[in-house]
Amino acid sequence: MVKIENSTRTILNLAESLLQDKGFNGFSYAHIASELGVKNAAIHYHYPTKEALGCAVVKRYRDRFQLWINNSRVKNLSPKDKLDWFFSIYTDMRADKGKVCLVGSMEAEFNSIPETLRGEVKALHKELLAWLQTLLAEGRDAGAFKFNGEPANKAVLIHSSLQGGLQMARALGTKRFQDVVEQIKLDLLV
Amino acid sequence: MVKIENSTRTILNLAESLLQDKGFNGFSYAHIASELGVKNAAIHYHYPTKEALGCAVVKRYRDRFQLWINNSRVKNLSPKDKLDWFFSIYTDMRADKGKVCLVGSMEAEFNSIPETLRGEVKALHKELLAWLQTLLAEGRDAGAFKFNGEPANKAVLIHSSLQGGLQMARALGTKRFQDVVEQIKLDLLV
DNA sequence: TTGACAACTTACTAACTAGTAAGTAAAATT
DNA sequence: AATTTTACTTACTAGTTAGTAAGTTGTCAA
Repeated sequence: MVKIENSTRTILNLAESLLQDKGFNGFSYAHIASELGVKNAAIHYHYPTKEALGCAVVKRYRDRFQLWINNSRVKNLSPKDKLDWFFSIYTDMRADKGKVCLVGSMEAEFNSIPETLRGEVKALHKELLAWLQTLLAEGRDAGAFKFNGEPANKAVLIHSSLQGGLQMARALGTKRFQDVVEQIKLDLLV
Repeated sequence: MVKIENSTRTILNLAESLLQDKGFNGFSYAHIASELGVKNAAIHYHYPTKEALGCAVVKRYRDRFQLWINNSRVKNLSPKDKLDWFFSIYTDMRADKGKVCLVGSMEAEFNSIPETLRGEVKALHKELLAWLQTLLAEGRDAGAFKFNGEPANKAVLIHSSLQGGLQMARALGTKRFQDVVEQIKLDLLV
């Protein structure tokens, strides 16, 4: 029964964590409520439906990513360091108790989640790929990266391998995810 | 109310399809029963628990894969054709209505599925990687593939990208999955 | 001091969940 | 022909799910 400063943020934090941990169909309002020491209805007061809650989580993630990539600390990095920064997002999910990419979690259940949530996931995935594609194109032009073919195709390959790699890490251990990251670098860096 | 020849096989087919479509937490005994025109309890007769049903689906998948790779039609293929055969497994899942890799589906929900099922998924994933790793090593020795580093690491990269790529295809379309496959080839073939 | 509003709780519903126990009818075995 | 087994059905339980309606309490502004 702790008094919570900003309830909606706390709810979103927990919902995001549960989404990455158990998937959209694997968590309930009761999980969030009991963890916060409140009743189910309190969660419904802030987010009337599970669909709305899921959308809010993904929307916040999208906003956060836009803030990050527009921050000068990231913007001024070299292509190689930008790539390492991007990898660190995924590595940190693993370090902190086996979490998985939000996009991957919800695309795996894509055909059993609400329509509007699918839209949010789609938008987030496009934004991640757009940034990665630009990085790859600029990095190759700058002589930091080497690869054949279109930056767009190299981008979907790298993102898919990170997404799948996080899932693999759950079954086969974090070391295997690090192997994926190392191999991506081995294939990309000059 | 059609008389079904081999009920357990039909149940496994449907369960596999639902697993790949909606995830373990996204389907129920009622879905299977109504689709087959029988009652819930009929499914429980064949597979007493959902855990047992899930394990049976993965076990069958594992057996099928072993049969495939030990079949001389696959065994006698060139490294490049073996790779294309492996890709075709994943491509066919997409062609047939947006399915996703069994491994990916269940690893995304890994922390909300039963313990024994996690074991089956782990075993299947290891078997897929072992075969792919051997293919990569042999292909490089034969001069058909080129890549830096360990075959084991290239194997986890490729499998992760296929797994993530199938999920991406749900949100962003099949064309993007084909792009992943093309990029893998571009990075691998001599 | 009053009144509005935010942030809840209590108490509920209808639907769905996996799972069970007991009964039945037809087919296979003896 | 009698018995057993297979493959169910009917009928149920206990628990969980998202979601709602109405009441309560504390804070803050007029």
